[in-house]
Amino acid sequence: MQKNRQTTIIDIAKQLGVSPSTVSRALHNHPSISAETKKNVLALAEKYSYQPNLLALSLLNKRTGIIGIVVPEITSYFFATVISGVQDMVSSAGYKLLICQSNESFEEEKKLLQDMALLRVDGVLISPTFRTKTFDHFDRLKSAGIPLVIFDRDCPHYKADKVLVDSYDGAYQAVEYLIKTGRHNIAHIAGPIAFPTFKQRLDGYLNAHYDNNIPIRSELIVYSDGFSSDYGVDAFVQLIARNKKLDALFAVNDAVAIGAMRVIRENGYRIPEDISVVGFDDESYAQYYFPPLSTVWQPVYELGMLSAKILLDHFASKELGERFRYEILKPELVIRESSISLS
Amino acid sequence: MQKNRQTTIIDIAKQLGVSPSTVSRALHNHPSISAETKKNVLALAEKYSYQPNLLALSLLNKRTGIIGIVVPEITSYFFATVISGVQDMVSSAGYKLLICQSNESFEEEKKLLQDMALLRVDGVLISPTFRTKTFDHFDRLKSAGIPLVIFDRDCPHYKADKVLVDSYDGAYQAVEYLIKTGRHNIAHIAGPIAFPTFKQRLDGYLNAHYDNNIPIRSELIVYSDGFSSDYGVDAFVQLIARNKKLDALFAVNDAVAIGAMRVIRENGYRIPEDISVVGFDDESYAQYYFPPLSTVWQPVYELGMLSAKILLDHFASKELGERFRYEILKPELVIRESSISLS
DNA sequence: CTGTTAGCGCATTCAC
DNA sequence: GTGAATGCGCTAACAG
Repeated sequence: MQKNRQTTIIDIAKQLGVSPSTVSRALHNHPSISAETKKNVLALAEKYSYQPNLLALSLLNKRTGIIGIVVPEITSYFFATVISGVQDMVSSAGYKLLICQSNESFEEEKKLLQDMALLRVDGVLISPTFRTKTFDHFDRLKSAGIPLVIFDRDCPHYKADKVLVDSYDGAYQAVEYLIKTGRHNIAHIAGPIAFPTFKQRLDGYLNAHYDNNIPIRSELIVYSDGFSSDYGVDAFVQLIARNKKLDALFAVNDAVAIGAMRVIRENGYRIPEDISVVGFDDESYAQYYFPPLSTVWQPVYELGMLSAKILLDHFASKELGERFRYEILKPELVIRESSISLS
Repeated sequence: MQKNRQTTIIDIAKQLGVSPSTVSRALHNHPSISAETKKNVLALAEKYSYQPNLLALSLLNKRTGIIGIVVPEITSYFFATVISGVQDMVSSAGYKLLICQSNESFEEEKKLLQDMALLRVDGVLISPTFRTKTFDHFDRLKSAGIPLVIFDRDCPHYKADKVLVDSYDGAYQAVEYLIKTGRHNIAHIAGPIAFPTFKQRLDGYLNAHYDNNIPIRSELIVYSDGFSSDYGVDAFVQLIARNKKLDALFAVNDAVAIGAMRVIRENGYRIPEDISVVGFDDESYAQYYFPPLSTVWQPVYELGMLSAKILLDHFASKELGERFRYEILKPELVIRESSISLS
């Protein structure tokens, strides 16, 4: 492409026969500047559609005005909505947002954080991959003076600002609801439990049983290696094969739920009469599914806003203090027609 | 946060009592450099985990190694997958990807492109909002020497590199298939037709009728103002109210299709026996819907890869020539159980 | 009111 | 082999 040098402050300085600093001042409404020169400068700037070079500014100011966000994937309603919340918050504060996805790859996550450090972003929001077990790459950011906020996915033994959703509570609500509606043989398709969020959902499932004096039957629990619809299919095929009595399903998320529901139907069970189903996430399609899917809604947009807010607070306070914020948001059970009382 | 100056090339130069240039050379495998000093430099660099400052480099080289992509929204399977394709392509070429969403807002789109220009990204991929009717903001990028590739959404009268999917063909295939299966009263829920892609889908619907000698009944066409599931609900409610004979539905996309299907069912029609339904996009949930949704699959990942490739070619050729690339990818009809032959 | 100087971090001349 | 000088685009401190 042609050497399309953008017009710089120097170009217009030369043309006006003044110094670059004068131009700079004119452009910034500096108090001491003659109306005359200011007018001339602005005119030329307009004419050449002058754009300040952010790189030069960033180099000078040691801040880029960019906030980075790393999510495992952007396809899900969950993360996409978090991003919306973050974007609204940071852009209202004049920051730009650099969105990246790790695809659940630890290596990619490290690389992305590395890139962000090189780019000198002002701060980072991250939802780690579920394979992330070491945190050197987080520490490296911090020691470079770049504040970090972890959201949605907890890193139990790592100290940092965190904004999480209480998955345990959501699962507990869902399962207790199933119990109260007379379902006592509730299957659970768990996600990879190495992953704290999924572990918490499992725990919610277990404790809801315990607290309501319903015996837990381990043969009703399937541990999946993933959490897309395919895994839901496989998991429910396993459940069928076990040939146990079963009148409800609590799936680790909606994607898994719809996969399982296909198998449920293919095996001649009715939803919700024979098997009540509850998912998790309230994906955009959940309410339009047939039958509309009961699920657990999470305050996702708020999650994004709050995470971003905490990061912005860091910039204001200038202190990377030892006190870490730890915020837990509450999810809500949404009852639709995929579940129904037995009575 | 503490003044955490990152270690620079100068710091380690001082400490070794050599000049910055020597350090720079050592770090870059420069031929003429003693093994001794090189070793020392590398050791210190390691010790302080030296990171080159990308901003300084970018300022120097007039290239940032960042490619920007602007999409209307990132929640849909479509754009999320495009992004994956783009990401894989550009990162294999050593570029970083700056992802932004315009939320279908023209103002936001302008602002984002402006930001990218200021940041001096090396190139931009964009799928314009459907409200984008003027292209000054595109031209501004080009005149700043930043190449631009438009994907998925056409801007009919604007000259630029473009990578599109043949929506007309996809729609035509879908509707012709419905006709061949004996459906002659096919409704269409159209998206906002100001939007070329949706207009093309409508045209495909119309011409498939024409070519197969099926009369077009305008009362079977609903023009929606949007293309989320909600609009599908509203649109089909309208169709019902019109009380016309109808044995199939071709929806502008899957989201609209599942909204409509809920209404279809609520009104006592069976899918596919009474009404065959075909969507568009092959969203991740389409195959798990009940009944599994017939739809039009698009080579989305390839779309992303190809768009990115074209942009990368620009960098290689150094010519912002007058010849524009224009690539059209073909979609494929995917038949599932939401549609069936009448016979 | 305006020009000069310096420096952000780095790579690349050109000298030695 | 290595150092000194230069400049990418810009702003701020210091002189007038």
